[in-house]
Amino acid sequence: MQKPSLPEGTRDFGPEQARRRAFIFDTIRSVFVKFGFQPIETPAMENLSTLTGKYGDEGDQLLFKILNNGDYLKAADAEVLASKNSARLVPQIAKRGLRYDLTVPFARFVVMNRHALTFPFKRYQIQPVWRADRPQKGRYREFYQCDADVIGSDSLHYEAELIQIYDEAFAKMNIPVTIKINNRKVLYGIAEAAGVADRFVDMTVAIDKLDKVGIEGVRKELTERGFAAEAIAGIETTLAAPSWEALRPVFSNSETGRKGLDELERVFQFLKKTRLQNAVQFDITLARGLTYYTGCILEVAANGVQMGSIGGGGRYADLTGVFGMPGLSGVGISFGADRIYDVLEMLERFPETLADTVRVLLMAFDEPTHAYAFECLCRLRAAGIPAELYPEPGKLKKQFEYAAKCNIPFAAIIGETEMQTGTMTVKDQQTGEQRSMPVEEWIEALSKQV
RNA sequence: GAGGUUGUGGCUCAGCCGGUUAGAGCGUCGGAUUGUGGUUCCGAAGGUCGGGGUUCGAGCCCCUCAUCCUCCCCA
Repeated sequence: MQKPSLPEGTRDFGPEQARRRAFIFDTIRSVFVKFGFQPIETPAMENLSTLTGKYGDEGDQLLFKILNNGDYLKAADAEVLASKNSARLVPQIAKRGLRYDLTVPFARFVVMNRHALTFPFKRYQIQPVWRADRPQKGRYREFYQCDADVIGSDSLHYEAELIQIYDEAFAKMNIPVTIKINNRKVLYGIAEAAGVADRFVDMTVAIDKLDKVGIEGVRKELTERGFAAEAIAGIETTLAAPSWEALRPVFSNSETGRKGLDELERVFQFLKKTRLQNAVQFDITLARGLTYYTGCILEVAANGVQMGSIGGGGRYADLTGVFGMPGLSGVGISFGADRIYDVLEMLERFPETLADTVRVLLMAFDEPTHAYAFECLCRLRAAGIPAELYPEPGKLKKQFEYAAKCNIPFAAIIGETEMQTGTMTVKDQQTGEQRSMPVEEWIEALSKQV
């Protein structure tokens, strides 16, 4: 016999957890639907060629590869095999991989289905993704993303809409959050203003850590990455700007930077037309790892909780370009359902109403009454009352214990007398109250309570 | 990829400087006049301690594997 176990970074979900997760998914989905997004689903696995090169070198490392079927080593090049070079061997023995996020599969979907889609196309997708990351708190190897993206329009009102979605969904889930916004063009402007436009990516990686390591840490990191002292000084003064409006003069020589500011301004203009329940905050240090973002970038942090971001997204000018469909702009967001779960648990904000659903447990004494009880069971269910019949007739003690453990609020005793009179004796497990009535009347009484 | 933590009955854990038959709580099962629970009482079953090694002898030492956590990066 072997001891069962789970792969690192994966989890089972019991009934209570599964219900709570369903609550999260349902809440997010309802907001997506309200904002006009349509559901799609894509396969868990994609061709490796679809996935590789989309997430940077680190991302490629974190892809789960699926070994080819059959005698896959036979098909591999002997020389590559002998070289023991994994990077070279992988494409020869694995042609598929598990999806790393939902955005790239979505881009693939759009390209393949362009004939059937009407643009702008708004889709949502709630499915698991896999990353071969080292697991730790709030980080799993299998987790769900809940994505909403609009593709085929560069209107900034969608950015505002997506922020509204974040705001509304987290309000519904009772999690106070801060929605952070920045713009990749602003980051580029910083680099341009400091004369290090060619080192743009390195720079953003460094300043992304500002809130974590402080300005000293950023300075150190930039130095280590080989930035000149005057460039670092330039970056620092820009970061110190009190507001995004204050960046205008700094970006006098950066058209891209000014464009970024214009975009932010537009988004805030839209947002002024609505009332939000959470704060939207410009955060110049917000960078986000994914290389394909080109415009606004968003990230959501739960207030007062030690937890990485519980949502993120942004604008990508040309995501479908790599798949042969250039010029299609998209913007999207993602909810990290698993982290949201952890936050809700830490904050104890799950609704109490997510209880077990079975309302009545029927109990019988012997075969004849069990058969009659089954008939009653069917009638209850037909009336829409979630009911359950204890499988073995006999001792009530056992049956009552079962009802108590399963949190079933009503226990219906069905014996000789009940069978002959067409009644049920129902006990309210909470109050201990118990009385007999015809089955029909119980059905009526119990349906009202739901 | 680097560092740390933990690994004992179904679950949560205890186990002093290595030394005779490894403990507890919860849970499970049975019982306290067989049409009544969640309270109580009594009793029982169930581990050879992740795997391998060192040692006269190991749950406590070494190795290995797994887990979780931290860094990197990210949801």
